[in-house]
Amino acid sequence: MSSIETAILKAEQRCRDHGSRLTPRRRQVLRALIEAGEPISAYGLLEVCNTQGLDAMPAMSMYRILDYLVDQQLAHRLESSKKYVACSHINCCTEHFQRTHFLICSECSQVREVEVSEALIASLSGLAGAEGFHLSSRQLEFPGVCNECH
Amino acid sequence: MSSIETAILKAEQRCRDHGSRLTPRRRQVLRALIEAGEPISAYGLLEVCNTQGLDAMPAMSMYRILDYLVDQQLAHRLESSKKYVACSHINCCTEHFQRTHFLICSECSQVREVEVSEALIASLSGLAGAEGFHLSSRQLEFPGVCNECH
DNA sequence: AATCAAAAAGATATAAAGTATCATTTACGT
DNA sequence: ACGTAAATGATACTTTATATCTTTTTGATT
Repeated sequence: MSSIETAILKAEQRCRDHGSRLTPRRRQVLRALIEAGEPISAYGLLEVCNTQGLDAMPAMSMYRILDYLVDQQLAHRLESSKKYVACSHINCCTEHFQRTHFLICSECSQVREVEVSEALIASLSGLAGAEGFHLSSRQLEFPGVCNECH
Repeated sequence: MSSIETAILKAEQRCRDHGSRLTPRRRQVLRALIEAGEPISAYGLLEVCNTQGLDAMPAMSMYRILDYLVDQQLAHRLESSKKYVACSHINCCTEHFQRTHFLICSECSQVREVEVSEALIASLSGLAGAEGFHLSSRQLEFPGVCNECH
């Protein structure tokens, strides 16, 4: 089975586990997002979906569905570019990490979803603490340049 | 002299040093930004400025001026909230740090501009390197909660 | 001082991203 | 089959941002 089909099945399972459903519309959006293979805007995704035979979807629905997918951690929203990516762990984990961090290539927009060590998080928390803050960030985005583009 | 006047003078100096000028419009915007004392959107700032006697300014000018102030590091743009803040170091340094990082309280929107240690940056760079990326981020934003709100 | 080029600001229109609100349809338990 | 809640559709609008062209201001040079 293609990895995309596996991902969809896993996603369905995760939704069920959370007491909700991966409806046809949500599936359509998730599939399009995975197929995009790179960050894509809500309206970009809308364009893709609306040339796929099914009835055209209003922007509102796209945003709702993206919110849902992000809630389920099947997708992530990149703050810095206002775009969305499929979670790169749909296939490999039942549950997502608590924290999600991204390295984003400013040349080719390639994105790598990475885990950040506890030690590093502790350093950041320490820094914040010294300034009178409690860190709550569960998603950090680091702009950079990937090796291929460097 | 009030600290705001000092800041304006320092800002003028910095602009001159960079071969440009803190024009009346730019000064008006910078002053309003400092007086705001918290992150404020471009249109919010426009509203403030446009109730100050001078001719009303079009949105385009506001964005141009904010771009200029950010270039001069007299102001910063917070990606996560699409708002702008006056640089908290206008008064204390001739030149700005290379890196700018923010702790942002998600309760009261208070913002603290902080320095991040070289060691911590090195850890992050190491992490990125292991994933085939060269970090280029000169501005990171950490959501959190400040002590007062906690 | 008059002239000219470059920088800054103004004016206008429009794009892009996101949300509020209400109506309709679908899914699912009883 | 019926009723309720979840999901989707439709419509309008707000907020954020940019493209483009014109006019004004500034400063340098004659």
